[in-house]
Amino acid sequence: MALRNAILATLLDGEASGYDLSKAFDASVANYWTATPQQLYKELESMESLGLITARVVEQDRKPNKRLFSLTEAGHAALHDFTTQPAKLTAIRDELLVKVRAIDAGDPAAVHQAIADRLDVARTKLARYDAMRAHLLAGRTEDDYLATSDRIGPYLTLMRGRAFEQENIAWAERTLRILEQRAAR
Amino acid sequence: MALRNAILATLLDGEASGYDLSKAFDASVANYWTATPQQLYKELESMESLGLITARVVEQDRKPNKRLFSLTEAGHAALHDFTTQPAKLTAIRDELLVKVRAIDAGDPAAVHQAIADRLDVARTKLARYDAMRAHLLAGRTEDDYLATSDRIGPYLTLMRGRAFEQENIAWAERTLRILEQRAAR
DNA sequence: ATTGGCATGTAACCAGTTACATGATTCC
DNA sequence: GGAATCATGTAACTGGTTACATGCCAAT
Repeated sequence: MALRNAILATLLDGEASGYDLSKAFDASVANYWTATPQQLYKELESMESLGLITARVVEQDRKPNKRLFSLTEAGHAALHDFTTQPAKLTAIRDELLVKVRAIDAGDPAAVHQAIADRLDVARTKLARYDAMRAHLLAGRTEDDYLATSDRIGPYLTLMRGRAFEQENIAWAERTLRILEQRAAR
Repeated sequence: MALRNAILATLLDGEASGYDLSKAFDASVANYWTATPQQLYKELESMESLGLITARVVEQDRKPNKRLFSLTEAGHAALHDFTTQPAKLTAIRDELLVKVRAIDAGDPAAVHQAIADRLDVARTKLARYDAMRAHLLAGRTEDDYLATSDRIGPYLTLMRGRAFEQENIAWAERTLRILEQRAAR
């Protein structure tokens, strides 16, 4: 159900193929939900059979044909209904944090490296988010954008993802410093 | 596997029952992993049969007996090994953000309420984290603690969870303000 | 020649959620 | 008298990951 709603919300941006969606939900760019291509193709089929989305086939030259999905009336209604349902607590689950928690009984150098890797990933994602932000703003100031744009959902979630990566960076930098001081004792 | 490692890391704090662990992994307090009691009892059984943990039964009066689990040598080794394995990207999956993304086609009042609910939860969690932090520091300054404590893993993950809730609060407050301004147009 | 992008899927498996079940004690 | 806490589990289901499969085109 959760993936279904994320797909419906994404299709508000306009029609998309399974492949398009698999890029949007890829863990390296996603800012509100992730999913693998396998999950998506399966879910799209079931959503189509339920009438929540419709597909049209686009023939391309030098590229495989693709099926572009878009929301139906029923899909819109289902999405609207979803926004009125109570949300449950979000579970924090982060393998890196499990490693950090275990650092005192683990391999400090390996955990140090894992944090450094996360720092790299976070910096890359932050740069991507900033590029997406500039693209959404399209030259307008934030205030102007928020006051005039007909859609603000994508901007608001992007800002949450951005803050998350900024926090990752700040935490990782500080944690690496602490570990280095301890290692130098 | 992931839950298994989280349990091993938690048992570094000392022996615990399934019930104790179910409280530690409850979504309302967890700062690095969450799990339900059902998951835990099942996983603990399998970990015991693999020799990663051992149980001792403690008889209590006016309370049911309990089984306290602790790490074995093999469990310690498995945890150490885990810290050396490459970590994969953490998936962002947040139902609230799906709602926010869909707000332009959804029920704005309901989404507003959902964000306000999240804000409450985040404030509660932050207060809890601060209490845990004070408990860990036990009167010492942070610098003193980091320099002298034999374990720092729990403190470092707690600080990440704390930053996460602070970001939740800042984002939610700002987002509510934006939505209210739009509603007042 | 090989890697990477475009485009779509099947199958087997593993992890997580929800519902159900039991029973004593303590607190309001 | 009813809800919350302590303490442990089974069973059915839903959701997510990993491995495997195909085939063309563009770029290095």
